[in-house]
Amino acid sequence: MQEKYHPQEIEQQAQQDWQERAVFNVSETSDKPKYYCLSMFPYPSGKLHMGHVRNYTIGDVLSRYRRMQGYNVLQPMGWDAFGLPAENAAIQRGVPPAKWTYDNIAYMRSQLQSLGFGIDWKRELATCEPDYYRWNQWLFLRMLEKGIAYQKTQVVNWDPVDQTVLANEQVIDGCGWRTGAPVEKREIPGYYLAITKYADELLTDLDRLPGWPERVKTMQANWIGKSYGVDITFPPDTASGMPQALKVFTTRADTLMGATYVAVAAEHPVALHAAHDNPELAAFIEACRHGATIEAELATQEKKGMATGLYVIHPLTSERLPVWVANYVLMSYGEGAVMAVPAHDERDFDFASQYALPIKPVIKPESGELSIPLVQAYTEYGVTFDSGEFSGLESAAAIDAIALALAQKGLGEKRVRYRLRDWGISRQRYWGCPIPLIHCNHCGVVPVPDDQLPVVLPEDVVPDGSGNPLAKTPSFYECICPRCRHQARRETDTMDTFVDSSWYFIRYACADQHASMVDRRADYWLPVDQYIGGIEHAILHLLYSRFWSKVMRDLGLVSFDEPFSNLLTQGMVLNEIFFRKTGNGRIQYYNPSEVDPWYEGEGKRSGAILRADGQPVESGGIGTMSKSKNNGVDPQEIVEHYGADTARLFMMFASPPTQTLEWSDAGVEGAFRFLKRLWRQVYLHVQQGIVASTIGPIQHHEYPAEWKTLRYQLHQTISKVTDDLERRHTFNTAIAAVMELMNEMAKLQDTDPDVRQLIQEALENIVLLLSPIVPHICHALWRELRPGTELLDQPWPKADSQALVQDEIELVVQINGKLRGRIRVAKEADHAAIEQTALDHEHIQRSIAGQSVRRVVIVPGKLVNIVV
RNA sequence: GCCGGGAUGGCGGAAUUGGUAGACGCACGGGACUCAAAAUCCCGCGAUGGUGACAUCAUGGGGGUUCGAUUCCCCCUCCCGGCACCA
Repeated sequence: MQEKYHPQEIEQQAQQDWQERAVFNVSETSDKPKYYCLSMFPYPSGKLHMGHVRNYTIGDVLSRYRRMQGYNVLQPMGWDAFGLPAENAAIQRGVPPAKWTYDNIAYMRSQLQSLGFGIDWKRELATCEPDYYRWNQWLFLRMLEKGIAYQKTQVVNWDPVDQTVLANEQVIDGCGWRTGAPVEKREIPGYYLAITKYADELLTDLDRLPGWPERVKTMQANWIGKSYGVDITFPPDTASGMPQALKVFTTRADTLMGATYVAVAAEHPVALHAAHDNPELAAFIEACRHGATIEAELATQEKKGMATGLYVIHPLTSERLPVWVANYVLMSYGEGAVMAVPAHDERDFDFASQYALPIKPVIKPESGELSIPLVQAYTEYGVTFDSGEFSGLESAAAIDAIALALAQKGLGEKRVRYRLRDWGISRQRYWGCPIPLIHCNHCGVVPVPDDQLPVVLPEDVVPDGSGNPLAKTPSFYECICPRCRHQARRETDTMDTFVDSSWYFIRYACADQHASMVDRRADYWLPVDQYIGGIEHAILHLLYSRFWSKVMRDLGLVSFDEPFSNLLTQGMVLNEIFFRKTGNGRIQYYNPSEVDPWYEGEGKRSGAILRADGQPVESGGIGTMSKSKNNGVDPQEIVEHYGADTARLFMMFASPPTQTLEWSDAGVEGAFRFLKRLWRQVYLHVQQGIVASTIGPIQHHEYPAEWKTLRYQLHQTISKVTDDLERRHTFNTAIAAVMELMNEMAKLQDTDPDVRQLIQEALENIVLLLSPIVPHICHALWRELRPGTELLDQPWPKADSQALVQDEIELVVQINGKLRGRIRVAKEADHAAIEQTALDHEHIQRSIAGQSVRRVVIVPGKLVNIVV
């Protein structure tokens, strides 16, 4: 055994050994229980970042742990390979997206391998491979047959100069990222998936996911947004020129008697009708067209509106109500129109105040009165007043009564609505999965027949940023109609990349199946037992995957209905930001690796200086690692300098997986130091000669007390680490427990054969306990401790219950809840004996002298509290 | 604005069911080894007072429940994340 720890050598050796034995390639024929551990697959952006390393280390720790526990563990990996960055790279460097993507995959695969993740590489897939995306196309056609996929028009960001559709992230301050031209909203046809048909199931099934974090479930429930309300029809006042009735949805039908106007979205047909002979209104609607498309931006904009001059009739009072166009009404929710009740809705209140519209209160608190005039909307439920025959009712009763009255007049009915909208999957982009449709002048839209799938995306195209390259590639779009055999045009839109990621985890089960999308192996491996990924995917990706699984279930392709049984959302990786303001007011960022801390006084950091010039830099606090702030750390450099084990150990030790992780070079050094210490302890032991460990029944009554204590601590640590890995997923405390044990063990310097047995037992167990986290060093150390055997064949250690038996236990003695001493008592001592021992304690005697003991609380096994 | 999560030493964090606040690591200080440095090892390390044994204070702020509160309840401040003007 070498005296020094050489990570590069042992890591290369370990990885080679694993590869030769192919231990991570798994099949469905095992008689062990299956365990599917999945990490979110990466986008092949170029190289791994620390977030990936954290994600995949968590997955690998759990996989290796379960493997040792006797499970048949699948840990696959693949590539979310379609997407906009590949096109951007192409535009900037003239490289075809396919080449850029495949080069990145090759490099990142080698990085993953150098980190020692136990992945079944036989199942690797990339979503840009025809063998994968043909099944996107195939399932899309099945959805089309079932009516789950359909066509309608959608609003997009349109760059008028490049004649191209822009993604939200390509819109900067309302202008196109390349051209700087103001972006317009434009309606173009696109394909949708009817996820709303599954809204109720997606909502109720959240209750069947106890292994998901509550906050993710809450976010999904809010996103689906089920609400109970009433659809109300406001008949037109034809005398005013109003062409049609207006239908609105409200959850607060109890406030109907307080409605003072009706507001419609700018895109609403009534608004467009009114704008015909009203240039001012037309201009306002046009202005809204250039407004925000992202709802978050819509949310913060100032409320604006304009009267249409049209009127509707209140369905119960027959009063005339004006119709306004307002920018706070969304065409995409409900009917694109709302009844406005300024007294009881904040938005309506703001709007009415601004345009001097009447405010009519009709709800008051159950006890007390409203102070009129209102200074803000009263939005609580309460009791109706000034509401004619509906006065004096509680809100719930008023909703029922008003709904009934409306129903009798044929002007309303109760209705359940969802906030969730159908999923638009059409993208006017090149680097994505082609939508398998053909447009024929004679037959209309014709699906590509199954035997002509896949519609292959040409891989040699270099986009230039204007328009969709596929629409400029005749060899792609020219085709023959499969029905009438006439010349036809292929659809050039591609699918949203969220389609690709909605089922990749099912394909891993049978990635070599060429005859069908999935086969029976999917039902062996799925659902995923543990899914690990970033919180940023809490809504879209996870919701789409749940939807897709349910569609596949309904098509008889799989038999599960929820794809992910347990979900772990890992926190982000942060690092400190350093900068200087340069002369012209610009900010120059410096990478933390170029900066040294500067101390004033003992251990208190007072600043930082740039190593290059010795001058101070400012700290911009802690933020996510990003290119723009120049505070990233390249995992590759860490692996090359310290080895993969150090990188893995630091990431698992610095904070629990669900919390944010602050990068620290000193912390990495500390992790490296620990591994060196571990190596040295094993080395020193092995130098004296290995011995049989004390595993099995031992005569621990004859041990000296300190040995017994160590063995007790060892087996306590085994229990704790097991619980931390399996139930709590707190790898940081698991590592801390092992460190503590090592610190204790280092104090035992004895050549007695018995204690050498004990040390052997401890070292073997420490190596086993740490092996999921730092597998390479443990692989090497195990061979030294047990020559001729392999760590990979060892089961997870079990605590010896005998070692955990203690004759005496320590109790804490408190006076009025404050720690005042410790006593040792026999394990089976009764309350009276414990109380007496505590009161006899010298220090306690002194502390309570002159005071009367009022009460003694004894918590068995823990403490004694004396109340004086 | 709404929803969710937080706030513990110089720093990251620990305290799992209401029971020893600060485990473990980092930083820092002191010492050993060394011609010297690095590496390594040992010791110390919340604040205040005290030579010391100890005592008092301390988990963002204020109140409450309890023998006992970082943990539970109420109010407030600040920070982070998400979002939906959702009718």
